[in-house]
Amino acid sequence: MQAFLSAIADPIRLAALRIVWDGGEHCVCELMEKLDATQSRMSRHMKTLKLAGIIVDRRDAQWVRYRRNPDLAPEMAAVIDAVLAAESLSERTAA
Amino acid sequence: MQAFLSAIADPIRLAALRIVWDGGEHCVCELMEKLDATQSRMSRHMKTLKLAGIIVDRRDAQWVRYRRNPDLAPEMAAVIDAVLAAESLSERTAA
DNA sequence: GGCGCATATGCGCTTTAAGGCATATGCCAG
DNA sequence: CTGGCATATGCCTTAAAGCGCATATGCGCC
Repeated sequence: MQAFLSAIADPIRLAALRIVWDGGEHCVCELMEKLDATQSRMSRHMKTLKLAGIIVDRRDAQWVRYRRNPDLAPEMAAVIDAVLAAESLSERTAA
Repeated sequence: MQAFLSAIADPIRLAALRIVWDGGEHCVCELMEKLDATQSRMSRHMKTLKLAGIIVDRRDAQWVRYRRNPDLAPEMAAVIDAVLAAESLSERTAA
């Protein structure tokens, strides 16, 4: 649980998670562009999420496609859903 | 959101949160005993939770009573509920 | 006012996370 | 098999977190 929460408790990782949470596949190049991060930085952060069991990856030619882990425990997914929902709400309230 | 998640992403703080989440008031002495932590350690962790807006404190004679922040945004409370539920479930599954 | 309990905090130390840079690896095209 | 793109990783430095110890503060009791 601690590793899981630590993985989420980072601005870039959470932003990446929001993108990946659409259910689709996303390569590192796409994420680093959208999140304005360097390549090594983005790669490492995705590794952290992967080690936490939150996402999985797949080789596809010269790309690596990341997507949410379909086998993630539902309670864990519920936590992420709650976090993303809360973040969206806070932003809207603050704006 | 990051400060909020970071505050939760710690074993002792999460354990303290679980205790405090019963809605009652709890002094540092009680928490340090239940969680087997030194006084300064416990005090600092509670300060972290307080700064994150998750709990509030109240002077009561020589004690300081901590309790969950009644003004915590419902979405944030929902996140904590989800985390505590997930943790309970994982423990039960693992055992 | 002095003592004792409960809590907070300054200081120093140790550990860990993060990021940039350079380089290695995997894969495709030609 | 060579070159180029996408990604991962080793190395190093810096920043931050956590902790213990000692001490300060707040409060009640006598």
